[in-house]
Amino acid sequence: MAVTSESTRLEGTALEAWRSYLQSHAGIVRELDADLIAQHGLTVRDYEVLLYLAQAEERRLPMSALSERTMLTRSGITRLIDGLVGQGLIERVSCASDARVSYARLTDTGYEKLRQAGCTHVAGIQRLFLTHYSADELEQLAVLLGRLPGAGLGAACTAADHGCTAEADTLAADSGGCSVS
Amino acid sequence: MAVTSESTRLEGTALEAWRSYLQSHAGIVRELDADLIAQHGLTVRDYEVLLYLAQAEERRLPMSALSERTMLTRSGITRLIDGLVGQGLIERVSCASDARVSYARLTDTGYEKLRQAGCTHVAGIQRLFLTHYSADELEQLAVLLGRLPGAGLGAACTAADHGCTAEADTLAADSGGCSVS
DNA sequence: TGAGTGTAGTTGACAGGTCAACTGAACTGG
DNA sequence: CCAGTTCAGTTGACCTGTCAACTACACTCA
Repeated sequence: MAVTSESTRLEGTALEAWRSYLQSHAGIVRELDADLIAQHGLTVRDYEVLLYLAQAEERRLPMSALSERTMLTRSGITRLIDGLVGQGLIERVSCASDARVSYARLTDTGYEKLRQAGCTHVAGIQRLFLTHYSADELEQLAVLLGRLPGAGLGAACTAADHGCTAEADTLAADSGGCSVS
Repeated sequence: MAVTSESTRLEGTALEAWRSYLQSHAGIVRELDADLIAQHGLTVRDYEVLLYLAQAEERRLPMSALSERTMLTRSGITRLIDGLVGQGLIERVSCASDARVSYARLTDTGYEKLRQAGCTHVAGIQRLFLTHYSADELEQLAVLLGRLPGAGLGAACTAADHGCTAEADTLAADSGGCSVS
């Protein structure tokens, strides 16, 4: 018989909740990523970065801002942006008022790419996450998950920001023709 | 004004739920990993593998079984096991009845390591996840998250399996002395 | 004004994982 | 019984991200 302490023992429902939390996340993120790569050659992180830029003033953000939002290190962001610059989706712009900062700015190509990829990505989130719940249940989930550490930061959200701003509205995917006004 | 389609638009509560889901996961996993590395030199994946082995018959599993459970590729598992073998926590054992399979078997050192790390890990899950909820709420979460694709597989669970089997009971952390009967 | 400190970004070395190609062993049907 | 196929595992090439060290600039205060 094992010695157990009430305070640190995982059992029953707590176990279920935690397992489902971890497992579902692994599965869903993996599939979203696979879809996006297959159809648009973008990773979810790439997408996320393009989206942040699209929502930003003048479609540009300093590297450090991107690093905070994505929860990547500054060097991680440098390399990710290198890749997107290579694809022509982003360009680097230096800052007039502070020579230390360098902006990543979304190009027109990048914006177009984002719009196309948005269709895929939003549809994926619908299919893998949202369709499993009623409006009430989504409300419950939002409340419960919102209590966890890290939730509610400006970070680590992927397609989630669709609809956050007027700018983003133009990106909310119309899965049909993906038309934007 | 943007053109939007009802079926693929993310908004309001759905947005909140999805964001919290993603963000909280990133934050929690990152912190659990940091704790485990700092205190025991193990990643969460390492821990997970040791745990699967501890729960298995004769404390050993074929590589392919580990690869399924962890959601790593077979080559990923080969390399992860290489590392744990190097630390003396696991040893490779060939299979008598099928020369293709090679078992990973937990050593006594590995078992001891797992017991120690379990204290840290379970305490972390308590602190970062469980304490934010009542029993009822955990039940709700288990039900809701259990519906998502991937939940309920035998995969991607980390400390979660504490308590799944009699074997695992001996690993359920007593955060005090970590004593085991 | 200029020394010291803090901040933004990049770079080299490396860790951890994937994919594709391979080896060797085990089933299967003429 | 042996040719073809499938399966388990490893390996090489590569990708993505981290950490630590570094550059270059900006702020502060005597």
